[in-house]
Amino acid sequence: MAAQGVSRRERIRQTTLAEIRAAARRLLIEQGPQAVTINAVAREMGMSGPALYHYYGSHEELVGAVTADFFRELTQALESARDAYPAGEHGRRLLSACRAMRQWAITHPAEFRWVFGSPITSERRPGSARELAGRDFEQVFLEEVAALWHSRPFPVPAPEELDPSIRKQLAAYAASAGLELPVEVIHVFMSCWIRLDGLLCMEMLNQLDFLFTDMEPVFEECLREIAPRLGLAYEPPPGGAAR
Amino acid sequence: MAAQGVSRRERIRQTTLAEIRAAARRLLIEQGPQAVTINAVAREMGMSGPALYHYYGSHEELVGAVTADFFRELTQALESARDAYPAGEHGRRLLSACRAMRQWAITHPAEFRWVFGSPITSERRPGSARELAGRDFEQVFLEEVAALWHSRPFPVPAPEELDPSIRKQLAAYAASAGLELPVEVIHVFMSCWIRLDGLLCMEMLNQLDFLFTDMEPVFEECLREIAPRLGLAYEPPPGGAAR
DNA sequence: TATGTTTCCTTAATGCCTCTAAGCAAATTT
DNA sequence: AAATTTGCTTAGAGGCATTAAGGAAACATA
Repeated sequence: MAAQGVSRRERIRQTTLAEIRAAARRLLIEQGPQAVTINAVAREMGMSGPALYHYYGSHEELVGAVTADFFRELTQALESARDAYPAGEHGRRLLSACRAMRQWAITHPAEFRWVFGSPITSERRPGSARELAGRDFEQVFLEEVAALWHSRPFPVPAPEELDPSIRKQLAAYAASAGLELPVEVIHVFMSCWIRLDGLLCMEMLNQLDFLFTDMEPVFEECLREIAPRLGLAYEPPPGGAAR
Repeated sequence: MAAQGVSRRERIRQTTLAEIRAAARRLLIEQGPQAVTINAVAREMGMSGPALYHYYGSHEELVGAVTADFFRELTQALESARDAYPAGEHGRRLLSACRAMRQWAITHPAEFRWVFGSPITSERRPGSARELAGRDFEQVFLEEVAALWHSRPFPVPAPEELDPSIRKQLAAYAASAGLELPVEVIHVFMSCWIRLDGLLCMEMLNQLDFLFTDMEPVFEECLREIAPRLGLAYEPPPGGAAR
């Protein structure tokens, strides 16, 4: 037995697994998603196609593993951006994470589309790496909004104002996620999240190409609209206009 | 020569073309997008694979033609819903068209995803059937908003309030589309459109499954938020709650 | 150290896919 | 009636996912 109970073989195997995902990513970036085939990845690795099945049981499994990688990377980018501000400044931390999300989308367009642009539910079944990584990702924003609200409650609608069905669904979510947050707070979060992520989805699907060539100010405008709903003062991005 | 200068052959050909697209659609609905292959469609038609190349030059061309079909169908659904109200009632016409869009999405989920869920720009080059059909589609909403504004101007932001970059881009769009509308009006339209379509995009990409099982009230809430921005009174859908 | 097992990889093969090529037969035009 | 166009066929190249069978090296153990 080697140190830490991890055998030499296992270490080599993990390295190979990572190398495979890296090759898949390279193909994705250089030649698009349809180029990420078992055969092409194996070729990239200098091995035969079927050899890859010793590492990932199917094409779909490889795709899922790569997706989980991207999710983790994105989540880490969000967390770094958030942690660039001290723990108490929830507003700044939140805005920073939002901007980091778009920044990651822009600097990794192929990966972003890969992660968010597939309605395919198959690889997203409960328990999969993809599903877990996805939860972590949502968590970042939700946690910060919760912290923000606890530290300085922003105005929320009265429970009676909410649509009963929406209230019920949000309550069910809060219960299943073990959240202590009032439903109205989740509602505000949900509303803001839909605005932000909806915009990014449209940008990613090229739905707004007919209107815009530069989406950066549109995104900032979205933040400017969201901020007051969370009781925040909008602040322009640190580096001036864009990046 | 037959009547109307359309030969018998040409008529048969058009029929076959339509039948091919119908077979493709059937496959899409019953077995998903990946089942829409040249070979499968040909099989469905009772002919050999290569025979289909006499009708559509490539898989991509067939996909584009099917997409254009869907776009036209959706556009027609929007127009019917709009025209269910008299020409003067722009507000009701607009809301009706919005609801029709979601209704079509719900009743034709596979087709909706097919149309909106592909970031692939290749088939969307200028002049393609898909590109033209896409413009018609956007036009429905834009036209109605324009008519609404002309008949009863809603409040718009002052030009100075708009981000200079956004203003410039919207002005460029207005010029290229030959619109007589002030940039501020286009800005309001754009803002509403992003809300509406962004929400539908997220729903389509299953991005909100973790929060909602029934998106209908969420959509209505979105309409309730949009309506006042266009100077409209929100009215619940005619049939009561949903559908 | 010798033996057995596990692991990694190979080639072969099946059956799908897109798409090109060559050719036959019927419909249409001249 | 002859020539052309059109609609289809089969054959085939090359790619894909995946399974099966087997060889060789690394490892564990007696």
